[in-house]
Parts: sequence; C-alpha cells; structure tokens
Amino acid sequence: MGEDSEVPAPDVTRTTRPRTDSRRPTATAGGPVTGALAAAQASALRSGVVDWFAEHARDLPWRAPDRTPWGVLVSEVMLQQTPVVRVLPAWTAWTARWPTPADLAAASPADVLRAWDRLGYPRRALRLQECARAITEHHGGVVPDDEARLRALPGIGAYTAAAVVAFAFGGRSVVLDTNVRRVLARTVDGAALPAPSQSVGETARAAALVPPGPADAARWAAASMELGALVCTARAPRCEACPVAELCAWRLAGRPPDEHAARRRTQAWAGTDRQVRGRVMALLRDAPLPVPGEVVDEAWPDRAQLRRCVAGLVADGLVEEVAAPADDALPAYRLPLAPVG
DNA sequence: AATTCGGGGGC
DNA sequence: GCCCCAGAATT
Repeated sequence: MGEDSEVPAPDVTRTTRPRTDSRRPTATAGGPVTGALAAAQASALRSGVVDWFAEHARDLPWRAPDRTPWGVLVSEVMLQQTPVVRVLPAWTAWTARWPTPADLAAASPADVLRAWDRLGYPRRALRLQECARAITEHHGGVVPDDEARLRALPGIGAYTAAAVVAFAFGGRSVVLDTNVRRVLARTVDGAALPAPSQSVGETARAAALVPPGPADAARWAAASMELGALVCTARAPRCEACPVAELCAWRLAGRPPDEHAARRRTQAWAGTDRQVRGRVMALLRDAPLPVPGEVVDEAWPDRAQLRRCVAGLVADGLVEEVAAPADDALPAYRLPLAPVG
C-alpha cells in the first residue's frame, strides 16, 4: 500500500448537498425501504464513496487487470473471515500453483490443506476444491457468471456469489458484507454497529441503494466495502478521513455507543474444540508421514476431548485414518491423499 | 435464530 | 485479554 494517510479534505465547496434539516426518519434497518433514505441523500452517499474509492482503492492482486474469475472466486473464499493481509501471500502462491478450477480439482487434498496453511476454517479449503470440481464437471471449467449458479456451488453463499458477480464479471448484485453492513448502519441508521444478525429488511435496504447500471453497481460494491475496511472501521473509525462524514447519521448524532454491545459475545477460544482441531491440523500439516495415534494423543492434555475432535476431523474429511501397524497400536493419521467423493 | 468452525494481529 | 476479520453450513 504505497498510499500514505494523506486524505484530501472533504470537498466542502460543493454546495449541492441537500439540506439535512428534514431529519432522517428514525428508520430501523428493517424499516420501510423507500423513504428511509431520501433519494438525494442516497445519491450523495454513493457518489461520495465511489469518488473516494477512485483515489484510495488498494491495488490488491485479485483486482489487477489480468485477474481471472477463478482468481476472484478464490480470493473471496479465502477472505471469508480471514483478513486481507493474511490472505495476500496464500492467494499468490495458490493461484500460481492452481491457475484454473481444473488444476485445483486434480490436486491432492493434503496439498490443498497445506497450501491453505493457517488461514483458518480449513473446511473452506475442502469446499473450494469441491467447488473447483463442480465447475470442472458441470460448467465446462468456466466460472458461472450468474448468482443462482454460483450460489449452488460448495462454499459459496449469498455474499460470495454477489461478490463474484460484481468483482469478476462487473455485474449488478447486492454485495452486503460486514464492511458494507457497518457503513450503512452508521451513515443511514446512525448506529455504531449493525445488528448481530443480518435482517431481511437490511438486505432490502442495501438492495435499494445499488445503482441501476451494472458497472456502477459493481463500483459501488467495491467502494462501499473499501470504505468500511479502510476508514469506517469497527474499532477506531477515521471520520476525519471519511468522504461522507457530512451526511453520516452516526457522526451527526455524536457517535453514540453500540446498542447491541451487551448481546455480542466474543467466541471463546482457549480450550475449545476449535483450538484442539486446529492443533491437530497443524500437527498433520507439518508431518510428511502418517502420525501415530500415540503421538497425536500428546497434542492435547484432555484425551477424551482430543479423540472426539480427531473423530470429528475424520468425519469432516479433513483427516484420514491409517490402519494401525500392529494389533496393539493405535491407528495413525494424516491429511487425506485423495478426495472423498 | 443460534451454533459451529481457525487463527492472528491490533489495541 | 478482548475484539474483529470481504461468511457458510447446519441444526
């Protein structure tokens, strides 16, 4: 990111901004779509964010002109709950090694899981390979460009399908990720953070904000996400650098605290099955040969929990059991060599 | 609607 | 230590 933190001051000379005295009706996220946001206000929001994006967009590799739809899809799956900075090196190595869906479809799951490394949620890696196989077998090796077919692929949910449509094909879709949710919660609803769970009304409101033209819609999607990632951040929002601070309901209300704070429970980590599973996966990733059960047992003090987790990993297709070398020995474990299906 | 599922970095 | 991160699938 060569861009430094100098952000041009908001263009206060532009006087076309509509008066804001018509106080925004206290619309909840699920409130009426039309009328929740004046048309002029919506227009100012979109143009402010898109113009800002034109100057401040990061040049991420999956945005490069030579990107492929498959590369975009891979990036989106990797970015599901994993920050950009950690995805960057993994994505580069991954796309160089498996440039097409057919390449990934033919790989060994063990290699796939090792390349996934510590991006987290390794089942995403397996689903991505299943996705590659489905594209290879059912779509002639070509990434579908419509939301319905994308949505039907393994590991592709509402967000990712919409994102691929917009970022790989420049199509029109409703891209509503954690960043966009937060930007709209603040600018439109005046809330510090969006509600813990995404509502139908919230989706409809986001849909109403998407520009009619495909190119504009795709640009709005990228721009609103980028604003959330770089300026309108969850922790320490940089309102002084925000292109739409002048119309942001949250800032105008004095940045009130999060109403849902009490209901947000942070995911426990220490001692959970997720930690144990992660430890086992790390052990097997680093092992060139099957690891004897006796060795796996040492990976976690609570043996019952450990064995339960290993069984879960086997059931999930993330780990393969190898027959014990002797009758009185435990089976060994390794990353799966061949796809299950 | 609520749970499960990794891992790391910023604060 | 707590919180969050370009979510999806399952129950």
